[in-house]
Amino acid sequence: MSVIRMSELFVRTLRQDPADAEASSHRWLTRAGYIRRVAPGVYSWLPLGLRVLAKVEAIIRQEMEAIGAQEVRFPALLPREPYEATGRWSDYGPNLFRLQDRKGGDYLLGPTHEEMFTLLVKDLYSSYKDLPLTLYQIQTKYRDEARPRAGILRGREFIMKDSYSFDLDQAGLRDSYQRHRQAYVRIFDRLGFDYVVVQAMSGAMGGSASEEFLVVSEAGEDSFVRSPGGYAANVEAVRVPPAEAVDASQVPPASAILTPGAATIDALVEVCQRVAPRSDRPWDGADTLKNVVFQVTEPDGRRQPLVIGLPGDREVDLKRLEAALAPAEATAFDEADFAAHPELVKGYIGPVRLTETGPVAVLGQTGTARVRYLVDPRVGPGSVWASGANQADQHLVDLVAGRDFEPDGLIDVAEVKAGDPAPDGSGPLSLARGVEMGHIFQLGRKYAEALGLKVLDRDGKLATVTMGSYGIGVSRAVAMVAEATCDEHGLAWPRELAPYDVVIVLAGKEEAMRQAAQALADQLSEAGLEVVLDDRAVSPGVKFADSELIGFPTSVVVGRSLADGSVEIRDRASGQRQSVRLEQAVGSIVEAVRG
RNA sequence: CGGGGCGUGGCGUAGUGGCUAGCGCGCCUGCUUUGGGAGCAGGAGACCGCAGGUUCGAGUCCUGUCGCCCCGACCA
Repeated sequence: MSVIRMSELFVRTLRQDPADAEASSHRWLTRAGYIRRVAPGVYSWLPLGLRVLAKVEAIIRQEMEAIGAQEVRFPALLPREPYEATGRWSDYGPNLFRLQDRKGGDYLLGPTHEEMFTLLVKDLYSSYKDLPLTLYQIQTKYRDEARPRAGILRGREFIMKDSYSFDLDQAGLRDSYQRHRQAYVRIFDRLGFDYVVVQAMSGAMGGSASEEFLVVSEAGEDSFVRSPGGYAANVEAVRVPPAEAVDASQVPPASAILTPGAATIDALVEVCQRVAPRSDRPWDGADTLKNVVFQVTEPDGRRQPLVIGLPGDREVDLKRLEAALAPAEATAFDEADFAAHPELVKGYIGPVRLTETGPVAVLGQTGTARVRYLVDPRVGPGSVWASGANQADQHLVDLVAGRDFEPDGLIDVAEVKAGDPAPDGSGPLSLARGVEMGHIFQLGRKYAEALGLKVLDRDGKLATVTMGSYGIGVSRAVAMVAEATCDEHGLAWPRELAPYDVVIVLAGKEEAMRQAAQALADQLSEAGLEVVLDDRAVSPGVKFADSELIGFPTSVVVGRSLADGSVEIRDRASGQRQSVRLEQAVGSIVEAVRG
């Protein structure tokens, strides 16, 4: 291996932060000369950055090969037809980069490659004996994101490792999935990430197992929860256990109270406290049953209102709602909607209306308003509530679920709060942010069916292959390693990922120093290390600052202490410095690097 | 798409309607300097995002437009 001279390395470090960089990984990678922005969400990799990228890729390749995956490479430029066959030409929406060739033929820049892998296997394989099979690629992907951000953390062009497993049956798929999961654990461990594996939403397609690998970071875009016992889940996927039935036989019959102007939960609590104080404790928002109306649009265009009942101290989490209703979509009920549904009295919506003979259902399929009524799992049988009376300025108290009203079902879309009990019973949930770094997914037969990937099974019958897809954001991983390891001086790469193992800082202009530094660099290089020799004609301070900014894990200072026959070894991550005899330098440095 | 901010040499920025658009960093030349982002001297580099308008005069005011960054709905 040859030594690279800093004076020749293609890099220009910046003294000031770039004005457009907010995230620390973006800031440092730009300042240290790893990447340059070309267009929003589109970046060039400079020599230093490319070396780190290659090392991340190398780890991923090793672990993919270890589970028997074989590398291929598809084009990024793809024809329309396969994506038309699976419906994604249109389903992908504006996120898809579409273009035309000179003849007017439609093409796209691949956002992900399920179609191509499926077709390739279909092209070449036709027997169950060929399975199982796992293929992968590391390749540039294109997604016209609404909002690229934070440099390479979320680009419109990015590098992804995507792999696909092909199995004859569900058991095989499960096995392939588990092997991938383990490979991902090894990859993320080796990258040094603090991460959690969360249950992802199975989504509209339904049922398929899917897990996300979230790297814990303040820079993250995804919220997730975790428990002291190790449970972790996307906020969308958190499941609140249904409340156990409570004995409500002692609860008096529901009664109405006058609550003029109490159209908000706070106002209602205040009025209840005044008009109908509880004997045991003050009223709380959680004692009220809030009923929120949404307009739900089915995929076929049908629209119908949906009322969601939940404790008054909670809001409906729109992301959770969307996940729960998909593929239908929900929008807020606006004034025009209320006008079209006079039976829904804004501010006073409740499950029942009180008549002389007792409560009469308003909400629910059997109610007089005939709107679907789903409630939060906390609204269990026997629970007691204050809720709207379905006429202005009136609420009902001592409303008992199961006795006075019966919802159509449960819906778990209330906001999740820090401190809520964890589903695994290990204590309170805490909220954190994470970056989605990997996603493993049991696809099933969706693509195989759409594209006709079938093989002959043992009985000579055609069987549709079942697939898994597994992604890792490779360029994103570079950003997250930078994000997680940088400090106030710049980048501080873990040894396995650093662009070079060691930098020799020539801190003096005497010929003896120059020669010693050169000799040291040559010896380290011969010992198999990747070495940079900072031979620039600038002051030592510049070299120290740059070596810290660039983040070489080890630097060796050859300078004035050479007169005593010693050099200084510095560790970037810990800041530790040690002085060693020149003749022992190579051994010490190799040991430090190899650890 | 909604909200906020910003467009001035390569980078970071200053610039009450008024001379030739200023400063720092970086870059080039020369001399000095070499253990924490050196000093002196000289120099190159800008159609002030774009278009239109107001004005004797526009980087500055008006209108439009384009672009970028940040915060929210989507995703590796």
